[in-house]
Parts: sequence; structure tokens; C-alpha cells
Amino acid sequence: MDQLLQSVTIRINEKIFIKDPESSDLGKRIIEESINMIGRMGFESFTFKKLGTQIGSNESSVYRYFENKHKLLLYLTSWYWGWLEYQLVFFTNNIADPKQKLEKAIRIVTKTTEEDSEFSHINEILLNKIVINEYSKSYLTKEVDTENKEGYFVIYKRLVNRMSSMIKEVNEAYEYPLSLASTVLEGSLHQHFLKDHFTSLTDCRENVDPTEYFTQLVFSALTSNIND
Amino acid sequence: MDQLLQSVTIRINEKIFIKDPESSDLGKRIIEESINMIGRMGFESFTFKKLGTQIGSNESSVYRYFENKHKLLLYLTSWYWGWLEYQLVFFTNNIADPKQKLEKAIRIVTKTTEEDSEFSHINEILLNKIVINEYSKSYLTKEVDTENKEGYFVIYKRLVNRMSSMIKEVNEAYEYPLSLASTVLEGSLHQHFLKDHFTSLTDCRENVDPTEYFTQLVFSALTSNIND
DNA sequence: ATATTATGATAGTATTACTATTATTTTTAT
DNA sequence: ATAAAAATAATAGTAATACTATCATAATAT
Repeated sequence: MDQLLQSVTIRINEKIFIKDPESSDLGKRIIEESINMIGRMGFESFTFKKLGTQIGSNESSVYRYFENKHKLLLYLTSWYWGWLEYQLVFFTNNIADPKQKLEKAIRIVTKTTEEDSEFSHINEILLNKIVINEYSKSYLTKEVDTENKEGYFVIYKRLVNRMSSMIKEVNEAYEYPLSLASTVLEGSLHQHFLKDHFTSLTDCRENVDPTEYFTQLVFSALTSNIND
Repeated sequence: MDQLLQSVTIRINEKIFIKDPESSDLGKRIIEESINMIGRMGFESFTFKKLGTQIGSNESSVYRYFENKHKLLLYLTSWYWGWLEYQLVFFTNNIADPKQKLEKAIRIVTKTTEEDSEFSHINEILLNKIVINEYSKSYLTKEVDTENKEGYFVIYKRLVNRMSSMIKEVNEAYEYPLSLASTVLEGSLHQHFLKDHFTSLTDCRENVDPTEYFTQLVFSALTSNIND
């Protein structure tokens, strides 16, 4: 990623925050440091009090940006999916062949984030780890339906839909484009997690990325003739 | 499921509990009522104090069975996976043809639990809902590696391995049997969740079970010639 | 120079997630 | 049948969490 990205901002649903963290220095420190802290200690041990101390500020000041840490997690993960969506669109835009396009798309959404684009104060490598470890917690709640209606998951949903469209462009007769798209996105996070913690449950490892597995899986499904 | 099951017990790692809940009436009420309560109010709102009140007992008594609610969740989910494993083995045991066997296996692990087997005080329908909504939380923690070493996830791991073996029996050249097995198990929970809360992200719905989707997906992957 | 807004400091509350102690009831062993 | 042991219940207490509320101070905008 390069210069271009420096002028791009990821637009997050305004209901997720009280005050836009991008609008001030303190806000940016909140985002920056919360990524470090959640990455280091995990979401459950992370608190606004600890964050306040860490950024040389105050618990009460953090509360002026986010209602609670759940909303902050929604903010961080939305940002991540927005960033991925941007890459997906940018790098597949010029590809005419649907197969090549889909292949590129799968590569983008399943790869390990290995470089920090430096286009913001956000550490994408760490954020990728956070998404792997914590994303499910943002929607596996009793409030999902309300929060979904409020539009807290729009970016992720848009991403799944973009993948689904690319799948359909390869084979419009395929019956499960949405399920396949959501399986690739969610499954990729899961395979990355297994690679790090349950090596006996995955074939992915150092140098065998989930990318290859999912690419083969998707193209098999789309070019299969088992239902003929 | 029938009579036979009444004599089967699912063996849970003894480190997960302090006192075996199967060993007393109070223990069984703890399990039974915790399933109702977690199902109703979600894992985060559930507390041992509320559980104590509900079963006409005491917070401190619950603590004599489980160290904390995380361990209780591990117990419940282990039980569920053990129960699924039992069905998997039981109903595939007599099938000689590897394809038919795998097909049956996929059906068992991806179907919606629709009947309470009555072979225990455990409500399997509700427990299935709990697994869909809460299972990820049991391993997406900072303590996974330690708890994995303690053997808290053995049953689940055994289940993935059984699925993986069945996959290999259909196509021993297939490169990702473990990833495919873990994708089916985890992905099935995810598709069920989407069906209930994010209908725009899945093709599964009333009468279109994840079963069909995953069956097609797995057999496409195994009979694919895209790498030839 | 003053009003406005942002931030910081402090205090307070209800709830959670426990631990510890003691009392009471139930079970079991003799 | 009785004593000892084990299980359960009741009560109290603690540190931490997840906030809310209030007031003071600093930065900025007009």
C-alpha cells in the first residue's frame, strides 16, 4: 500500500462512537493504544481505566469517545473490515476475468496481514490479530439484532456481498454464493486461529496459508459437476 | 435416539469441574438450569448468583462444582461435542462405503438439533443453541494454550479428527482434510447463526439447511480436478 | 477578554466474581 | 440409633469492573 491510501479515510457508522476518535489527538491515542492493549492482554482483561492510565489520560475522558468497550471493539473491527474492503476493491477493480478477480479477492481476504501500511496511526498487523481473536465476540451477543438494525455491521455485510457477487460472476448457477462468501471470511479467521493455537486441527501452517486451501475449495465448488 | 443412549454417559475431563455434577442431584440441577439460563439470557449476563437463586440454592454451593462460569461453559460444550461424537460414531459405524459414510457424518454435524433425546436431564435443543452462540467464547481467550494442554478441548479435537479421517477415506490425496473438517464444524455453527441473525449473509434458511451446502462443498473439493 | 469546548481529577454506585467462615442438614458408617 | 463425615446453605467480606456525576482546569474560538 502506498501514498494513495494516505488520503483515504474509512467511514465508520457514527452511532458506534460518541465523539469521533479521528477528530482529536486524544481520540487517535485511544484507538492506537487500545489496539496495543487488546492485542497484548485480550479483550476481557482490557478496561477503559487501564487504557486511560496507559495514554496518560483519564477513564472519564475515554468514556466521552465510546459508550463502552464493546462499542470500541465494533469500531476497531469495522475499521479493519473497511480497510480490507478498500483493498479488495482497489486491487480487483482492473481485473476483467471473473476467475482471476475472484482468485485475487480470496487472496486478499485470507492472507496474513504482514505489513503496516503506515497510512494511519493504526497498526494493521496487530489489528488483524485482534480481529482473529475477538471479532466473533462483537456479534455473539444478545444485542446482535438491535445492533444489526442500527447498522453496526454494514461494512462487514458489504464485504460479504462483494465476495458473493464475485462468486456469482464466476458461476451464476451456483446455489450458495452468500454462504460460500461468509464461509471464506469467517473460516479464514478460524484457520488463522487454529494455525496459532490448535495446529492439530488444520493443515495450514508456516508457508501453507489458508489462501491456498480456500482458493481450491471455492473453485472446486464453482466448477463442480457433482450435481449434473 | 432411543433406549440405548440411556446407559451411555459422556465422559468429561475431570479437570473441568471441581465436583462431578453428574454425581448429585444439585449438580444435575446446576447443569439443567444453567442451560436454560444461558440459553435465555446469554453467557455474559449469566452469573452463579442468579443460578443459585434459580435452583433454590446458593452461589457458594455452585462454586463447589465449578471454579467459574467459563469452566461451566467448557463443561456444557464438551458435553455437546461428546454427544455429537457419539451420534457420529453410532450412525456411521455400519456404513461401508466411504462416500455414504462421510455424507451421513456431514448430515449429523450440520443439522439443526430438533429433538431432545430425553436420555438425560440435558436439553439438547437448547444446548445446540448455546453452542452456536457461545462456543467460540470458550476458546477465544488468553488462556487457550494452557487450557488446551490441560486437555479441555479433547472431545472437540477428536471429533474434528474423526471427520478428517472420513474425508481422507474418500480421497486420500486431498491436501486439506483437517482444515476441511474444522471448516465444516465451525462453519456449520456460523451458518446457523447467520440464518438466525444475518439472513442477508447466507443462503441457508427455513428448509435450506447448512447440510446441503456443506455436503456439496465437501464433495466438490474431494472430487475436484482443478489441480490436475 | 470571554464564552465555549475538551480534558482531567475525584468520588460514588451497583454488580460481579469471587473467598472465607460458620451453621445446618443429609448421608453414611458402625 | 448415634456419631462422624460430608454436603449444602447462609452470611459476610473484598477487590475489581463498568459505569455516572460533578467540578476544576486547560485549550480554542470568536
